[in-house]
Amino acid sequence: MTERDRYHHGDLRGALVDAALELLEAEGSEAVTLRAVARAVGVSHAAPYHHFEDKASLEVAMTKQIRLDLAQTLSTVATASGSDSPDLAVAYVVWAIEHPQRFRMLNRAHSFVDNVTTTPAQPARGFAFDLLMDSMRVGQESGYFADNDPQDLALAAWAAVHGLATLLLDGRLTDGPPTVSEARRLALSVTRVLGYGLLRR
Amino acid sequence: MTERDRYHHGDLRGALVDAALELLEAEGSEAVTLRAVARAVGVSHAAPYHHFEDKASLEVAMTKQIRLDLAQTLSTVATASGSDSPDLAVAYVVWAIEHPQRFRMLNRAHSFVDNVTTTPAQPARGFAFDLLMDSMRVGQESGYFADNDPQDLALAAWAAVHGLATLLLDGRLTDGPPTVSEARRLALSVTRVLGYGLLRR
DNA sequence: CGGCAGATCTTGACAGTGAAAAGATACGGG
DNA sequence: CCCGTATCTTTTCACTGTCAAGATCTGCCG
Repeated sequence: MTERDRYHHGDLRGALVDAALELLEAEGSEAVTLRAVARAVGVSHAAPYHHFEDKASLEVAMTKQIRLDLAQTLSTVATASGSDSPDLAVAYVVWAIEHPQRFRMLNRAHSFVDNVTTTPAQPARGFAFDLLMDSMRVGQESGYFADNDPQDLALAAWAAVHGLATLLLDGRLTDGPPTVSEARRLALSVTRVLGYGLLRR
Repeated sequence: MTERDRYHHGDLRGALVDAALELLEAEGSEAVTLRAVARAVGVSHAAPYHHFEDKASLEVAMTKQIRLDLAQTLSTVATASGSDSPDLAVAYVVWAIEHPQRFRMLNRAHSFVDNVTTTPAQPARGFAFDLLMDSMRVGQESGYFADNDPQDLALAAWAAVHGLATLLLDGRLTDGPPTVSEARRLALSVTRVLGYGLLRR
């Protein structure tokens, strides 16, 4: 709670999460080992166990932080661009390309989700889906979008964009590692097809 | 090469890959450890190193086998249904739900792809994309599909379907583990939206 | 101001993992 | 028949997640 790093105490837990995220970005998910994280913070290898029950528990904390970052990026884009523009879709794909490890971590969430118990009432679709559905509703009221169930529209859009991002990150669309400009181009192509539809009109 | 399991020799490598795949299906990817696989085959823990350079090398072999299985499933569906039907898309999603571990393995391929060097000329899009593009071309000639670049159409379709499958498997669309019928329903919904397009006509 | 209870951190240990090195064994070609 | 070589085993090492027990510091109550 205190602001400055206190000497012996300080805000471990927070420091651990930060170090873990840096390690992830710098050396990939394999390098994110409990001991390496502890080492990076300068603390003994068992210290993390007083703040996280598990390694999985640390990963859950990392995931929450990442989800927050993505949500913030997307929400600024969403408020700054019209609901009929492909900006949101492009921003999603570009963010994935620019933060590959973070994005992958989000998608591996299922593997350490014994504790995560999201409110059982509604599924954990997360922020992206909500933004999309709002966008769809607004677009419908403005006469842009077809008047299907906005949930169906949002799901199709999210699936397409999310699929494109994962395919790019898995290197299944490009020879080398995907670049941001390629990602932008493909995202625009996909959103165009998605907008007008596959079928001849 | 010999057919029957020979006593001392026999077709290890093949047996290791099979055992690894069974372990994967039965206990998840965490359980697929080199030693556990060796144990399952009844051989010492270092024996695999005479057939696979690495653990990653074993995983590459597993991936190839899985890719083959999926390709076979999809190709039978492709030949049995018209190019304008959503069968291929549904089959892709349903296969993913029915073989979650295998499907995830396919998508983790990037993590053990130092050796995989697909022919550098064309990206490793794999079989699904080729099937889709053929389907698109045929559909165009029959007057079903819009006459964009079929590659753009196929990419959008693949991205949507692949995205839906991964979202389902990550539990981001349903409360519990996704069922086949849910998967089928959502796949049909997504393909319908994809067909007619998001925008009002 | 003194000391104590509890949170926080360290030390040391254990089983399991991937990997390498070196020794044993059996197969097949000369 | 016999030996080279591929195949398999044994042993060993560094590293991992996890736990138990000890050490140290903090804040609080008197």
